[in-house]
Amino acid sequence: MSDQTLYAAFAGTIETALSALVDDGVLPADTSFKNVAVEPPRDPSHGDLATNAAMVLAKQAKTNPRALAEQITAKLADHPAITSAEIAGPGFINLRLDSSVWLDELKLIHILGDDYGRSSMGADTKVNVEYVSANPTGPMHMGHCRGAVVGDALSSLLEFAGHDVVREYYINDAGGQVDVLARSAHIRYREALGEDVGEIPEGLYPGDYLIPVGKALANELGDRFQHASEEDWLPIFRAEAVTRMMDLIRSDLALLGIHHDVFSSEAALHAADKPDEAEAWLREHDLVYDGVLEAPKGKAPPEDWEPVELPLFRSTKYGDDQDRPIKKSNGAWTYFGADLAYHMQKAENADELIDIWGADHAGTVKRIKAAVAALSEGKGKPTPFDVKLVQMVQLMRGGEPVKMSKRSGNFITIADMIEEVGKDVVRFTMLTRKPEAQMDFDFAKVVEQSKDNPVFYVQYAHARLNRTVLKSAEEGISPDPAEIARLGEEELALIKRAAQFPREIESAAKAREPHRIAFYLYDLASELHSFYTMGNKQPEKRFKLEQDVGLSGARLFLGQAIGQVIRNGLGVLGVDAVEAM
RNA sequence: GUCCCCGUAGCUCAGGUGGAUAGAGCGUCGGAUUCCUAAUCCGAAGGCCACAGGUUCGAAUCCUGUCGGGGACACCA
Repeated sequence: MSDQTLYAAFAGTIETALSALVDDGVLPADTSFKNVAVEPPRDPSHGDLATNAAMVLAKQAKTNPRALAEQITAKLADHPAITSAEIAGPGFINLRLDSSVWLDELKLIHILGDDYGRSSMGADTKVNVEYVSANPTGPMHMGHCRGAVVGDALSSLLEFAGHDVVREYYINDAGGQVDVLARSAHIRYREALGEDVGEIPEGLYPGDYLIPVGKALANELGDRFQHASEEDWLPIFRAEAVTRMMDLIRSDLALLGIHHDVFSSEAALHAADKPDEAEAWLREHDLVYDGVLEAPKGKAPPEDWEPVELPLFRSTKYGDDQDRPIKKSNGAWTYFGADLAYHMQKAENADELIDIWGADHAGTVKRIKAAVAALSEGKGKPTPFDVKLVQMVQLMRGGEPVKMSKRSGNFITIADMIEEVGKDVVRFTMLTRKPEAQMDFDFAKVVEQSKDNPVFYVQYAHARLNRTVLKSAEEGISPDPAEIARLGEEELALIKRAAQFPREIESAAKAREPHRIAFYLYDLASELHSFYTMGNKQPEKRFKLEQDVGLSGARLFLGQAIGQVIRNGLGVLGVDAVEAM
């Protein structure tokens, strides 16, 4: 379908004209059309479409842009859908399209319905998006929120653009922090058995969320591990606690409307010897060797730092600053060693990989990209791999930063947040700025000024349209395309804006930037509100016109289409399109 | 010291992989409600796109450097 969107179709028209000029000898036979763009001009008064073709190709044609533009417009003159082709500025060609083009698009929105904007751009491409992947040691807090929303919206966006998307969560259930979790759970377990455990010791997780876990373990296991030695209960408590934490995380994610397809366990990866396989292969190809790391620079080396020989991955060969150890001196795998094997596993099951990470992991991007490049190239299947870094969110309340620390158990959970402001506000807000820019999230502001929140602005547009159609139905007027030819300039402007939705989807998917959809929806809603309000002063501009059922039907038909596009867009963002407010 | 991200209106942020005169919201000022929902709309004021070079027909956008803000520089996860 991607080659059938309206804008793409006219790009084809332009290209045909250019090819004709090649045949005429105006343009050399080897002319590259690569940089030729056909897009709606920024300023709508310039027309419906603009192309830079003359400016881009003038040099190759050995002429000046405006002269070449003359030749191009001549070729376009007799196209039935093009009503005018003007040359402007340094050599832009501005095209105006016959209104039938837009009215056809309006009907198309109705025909395609929920599928309007869907693209086949990503057909045959299986993309694995790994996001959230929070450590299974507690509930989701606000630090996880942005990455979760961005990853989920990106997944939906890619899906809508025709990709086969796998949403994956990597469970870090093999490191030291899950042992800490197990010990913390054990304390709560003893507490549940009636022991007075006092303060939770330094270094363990003090949060109340482990109390029910302790109780459940006490119920399940009785007191047989109450005084047992740690080596006896640790594996059991670890597994039990991780399972329960993952249940907690899954339910927190569900509150945000997020559901993963695959949960991959790091422990299972180890159990399956995947890191060993990866190491063997890398050693074979001289990409892992035994070497000694330099002391860390820029700050005082750790007290216990000493040079040790470790198996190192040659990530410098792929642009990293330093080779990276895949095993520790005690023989255990490093996080990276396992992660490398994990990415290899993902690459075996997908054509493209995307990771959504917090910016605090920026330092490890190069090594994992190096690893994927090394492994996938070596296996003869270079896998495109993108790491999207999501910047920190500075939580504020009334202009003051909110201090959060896991240590004290004092942090704002996603569940708290959603209870206070709602899923739609959280999601939309996280998507109204580009992810790589830092952001302040003022709790008080979002709550108090919720009326000014953009999400309501967009939802209100949808609700308004919905109510208007219902209200009109009471008068016996229903949406009807019969007289859409009577729609005027303002209505056509609305259709033109709506008609950009498929382009927005494709370019946002290509750039992997779901926030663009949020901004587009805001603009569309703005145009709708503006038109709607005209009806206040000029009753003949209303949707509901008792005295002109034909025009009214046409406007309602348009209104429904705008509502459809808003619904489709909000669907991609995972925000509800409400029927009434 | 090295690496990554950011720097656009008083504030919060867009700016479609180089295009035409730089855009919204909030805030400020001035207007609109006998109406399909005013959770809306219309208008005004507000800019050296951090700074300096470079690339080309053309730069907020790409390159280099400087300054400023944030983050990262373990055998952690």
